[in-house]
Amino acid sequence: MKKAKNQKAALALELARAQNEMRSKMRQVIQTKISALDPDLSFELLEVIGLLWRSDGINQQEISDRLSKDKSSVTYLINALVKRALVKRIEHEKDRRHKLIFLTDKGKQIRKVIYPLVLESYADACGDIDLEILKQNTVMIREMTKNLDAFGD
Amino acid sequence: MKKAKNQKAALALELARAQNEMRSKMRQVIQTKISALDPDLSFELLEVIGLLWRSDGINQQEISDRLSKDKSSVTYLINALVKRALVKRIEHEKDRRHKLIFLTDKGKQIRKVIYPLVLESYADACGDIDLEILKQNTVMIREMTKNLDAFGD
DNA sequence: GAATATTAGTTTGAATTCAAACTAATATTA
DNA sequence: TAATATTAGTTTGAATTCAAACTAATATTC
Repeated sequence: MKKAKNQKAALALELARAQNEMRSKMRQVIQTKISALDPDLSFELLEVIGLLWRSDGINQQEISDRLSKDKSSVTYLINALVKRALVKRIEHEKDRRHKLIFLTDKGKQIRKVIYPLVLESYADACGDIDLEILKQNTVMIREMTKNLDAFGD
Repeated sequence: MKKAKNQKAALALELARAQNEMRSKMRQVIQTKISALDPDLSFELLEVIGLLWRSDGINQQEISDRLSKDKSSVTYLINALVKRALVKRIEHEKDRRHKLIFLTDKGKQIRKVIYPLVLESYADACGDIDLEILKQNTVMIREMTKNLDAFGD
């Protein structure tokens, strides 16, 4: 019993390393592409922008949750985006604790140029991998995260 | 054709987010466990130590490659480990460019206490996920990384 | 063998992450 | 309603990451 469990855990450790490798490579590829277009736009800033393209007007806490970034990191990144005039911070009318983050026109417009590059990079990574395998894998990763919640917290 | 490709890419983007989430949670769980034992040992330092447990005496470049960390990050982390007397830096006799990194006795000994905790965390994450699925996914991630090499560089 | 290129590691400064303590606003409870 | 707890966001300082320029050592080429 114990042996099998440890074998699986050791394999999961390798999976984690493989994920790090993929993330590192992916970051590098995307960063290179966008730097050519806009030298002032980092991969991390793009992560936030990319989320807002899908969900404009959410608050910082939700950005923090959905990008798995510490909320102080989000404060830092939003400040940087505000400085670049890519987003605006707007207090929630009813609950003034919430700061809603909205894309500016500029923030919306760069989507046309940037998003295709990001998508292209991920398409390259996918190669001819089967769509179902990809889905299955995503489900598995999410399940592993959920399993940790059951213990960790 | 284009549609299908984009659909897969978008899914890969979700996979990447799921991986971030898992890494973040994993980091948090493991950091909490080891902080209780040794408040002076970070997750990142442990990543290096953990590699050395398997491959003692490799040089910094190899550590950099295998952990997907920038070599300047490795310099920083090794310095921190040397300060804590967990590893030693030894110049390669034949090629003095290489600095070989060796665990000290202390570095070896903490394995008994720490490694089980790490393994346990990954075992928790695995839950009752099928071993074959786990293997298959690791292979897939590595393939995605390799696909990027074909383009990115 | 000298000139050149490549490789491993360091240094530097800026960017990002992290945890902990903090402030302000709202929700809950007595 | 007053006291307390919870929530969202900020601030702080330290840790880590990153890219670029740099040094030293070795390999390659002429």
